[in-house]
Amino acid sequence: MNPTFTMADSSFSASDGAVSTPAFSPLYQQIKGLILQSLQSAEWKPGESIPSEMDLAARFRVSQGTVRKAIDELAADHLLVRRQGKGTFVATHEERHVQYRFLKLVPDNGDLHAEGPTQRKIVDCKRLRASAEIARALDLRSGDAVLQVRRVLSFADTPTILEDLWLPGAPFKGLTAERLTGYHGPMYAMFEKEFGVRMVRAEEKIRAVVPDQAQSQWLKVPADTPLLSVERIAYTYNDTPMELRRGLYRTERHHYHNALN
Amino acid sequence: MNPTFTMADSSFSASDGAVSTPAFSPLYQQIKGLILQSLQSAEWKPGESIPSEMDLAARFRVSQGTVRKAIDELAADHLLVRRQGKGTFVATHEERHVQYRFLKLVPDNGDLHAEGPTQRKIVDCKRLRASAEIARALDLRSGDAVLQVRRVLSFADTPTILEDLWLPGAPFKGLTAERLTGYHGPMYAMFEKEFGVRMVRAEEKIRAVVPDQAQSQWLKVPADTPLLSVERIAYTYNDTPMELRRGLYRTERHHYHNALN
DNA sequence: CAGTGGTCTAGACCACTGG
DNA sequence: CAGTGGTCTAGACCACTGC
Repeated sequence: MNPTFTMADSSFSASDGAVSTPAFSPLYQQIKGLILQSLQSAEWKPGESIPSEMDLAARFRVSQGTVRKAIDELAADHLLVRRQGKGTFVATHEERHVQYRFLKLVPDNGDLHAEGPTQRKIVDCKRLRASAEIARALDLRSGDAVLQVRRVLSFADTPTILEDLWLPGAPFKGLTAERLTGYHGPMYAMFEKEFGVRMVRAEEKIRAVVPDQAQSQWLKVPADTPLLSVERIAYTYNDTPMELRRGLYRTERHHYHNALN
Repeated sequence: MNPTFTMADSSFSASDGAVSTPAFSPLYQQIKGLILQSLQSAEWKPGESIPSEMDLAARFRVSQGTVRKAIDELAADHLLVRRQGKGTFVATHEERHVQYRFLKLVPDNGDLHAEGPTQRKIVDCKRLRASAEIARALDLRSGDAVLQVRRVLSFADTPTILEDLWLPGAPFKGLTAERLTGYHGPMYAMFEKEFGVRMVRAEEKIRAVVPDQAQSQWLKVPADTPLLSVERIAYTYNDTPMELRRGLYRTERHHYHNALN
């Protein structure tokens, strides 16, 4: 509709401090930003369909192709899911297929969950004040309220993963061990449903360690068993850190699988 | 030019055994396959530019947009690199920016290689016959000739990575410890230049282990130090496995970094 | 300046889904 | 069948590179 543009339309330019480059921003990037805003403001919720490409094109006064390219990128980031003939949907951690997207520990032989259902046991869940370290990771101030959860995951009746995780207190107000235990399905799916917090991406730092006494007891392994230490920070929209997670993985019969592209 | 198509043009359909689905294949996928063939046959070599989109469109008798979409996907797979104003180039492991694409071990604090250059030492390089295990991994028959290399990587004068790797004998005929030692730069860059073998993707299985005596000596760590075991299979074009690599990583001052999307 | 990739449009038609 | 996403085309123009 309006092919006369040279720079970002300015109407919706992200506020970036530097004034260095003229920062030409293509239209579809701006559209992408607008859709992102609608996702953040929960105009469309996880699992729901967003308006059709034609509708969005009309709404933003651009061609279908431009909307298409914006959606393409969001789908590549797993924020949206396209379903031919049906529509485009807000991605969710509930779908069977993408359920354990962030869990990369798999059995050495056999399928994803041929070992039967994974058993989750919440061991602890308490509110406390953020240490400097936790605060830094979650972009809080030390002393702010945080939730600390400890749980054990077992595969085929063998305790395999011991996880400690910390969540910012404010967005997760009302989270208790009971609610965690009561919910059946991935934890991130519950976060979406119950707290409107959708984890979008994460970063992990992996090391080889030896457990302390408490840890070895939870996992029922000798104290000198080498374990994988997996420290994760998970982010919502806007690159806001929303979870710090420290996992200890037993790797006698499982391994962390990673595809390099 | 020829908008009358319903299925794969059959002229270049990949041979897949199953006859299950009608397998509609869009034009740009077929173009992608053709470009892939040219890459495999080394019509265009790593670092070189491929013909312009317009040229390719004329060659394949399709529109520029269709070629564009094919190239887009190949670029997303890191097989091609687009450079605005210059052309599209065959990706290479030589470029500074993408140099250690497959090495995910990074220092706990600090930049990628703020530790100074990584020191590589080839410890061993010999020909031998593939065990059943190696043969399976490399898609060979047990008894086939393979090359076995052992090397140590040091950062800041600290031995940090001990790697054993196995290569199929045929494509790497003439590879010796001297040639490995003499080449300065990433090993995969040498494989491209000297043997025409380009590693395209890889899969890694990661575990926590404790070293045996020889390993602990090479890495100069106590025998009870937990280490990351990283087993990698690297593939060329066509998903052909071309390398099996077993690495032991020290993680006292480094960690394996992984981004989850 | 010409040549390259990058963006945007408008329109036609195909494949898939569900009523 | 209508509505959705998916493919393909043709043409215009923009941004970047190097001569």
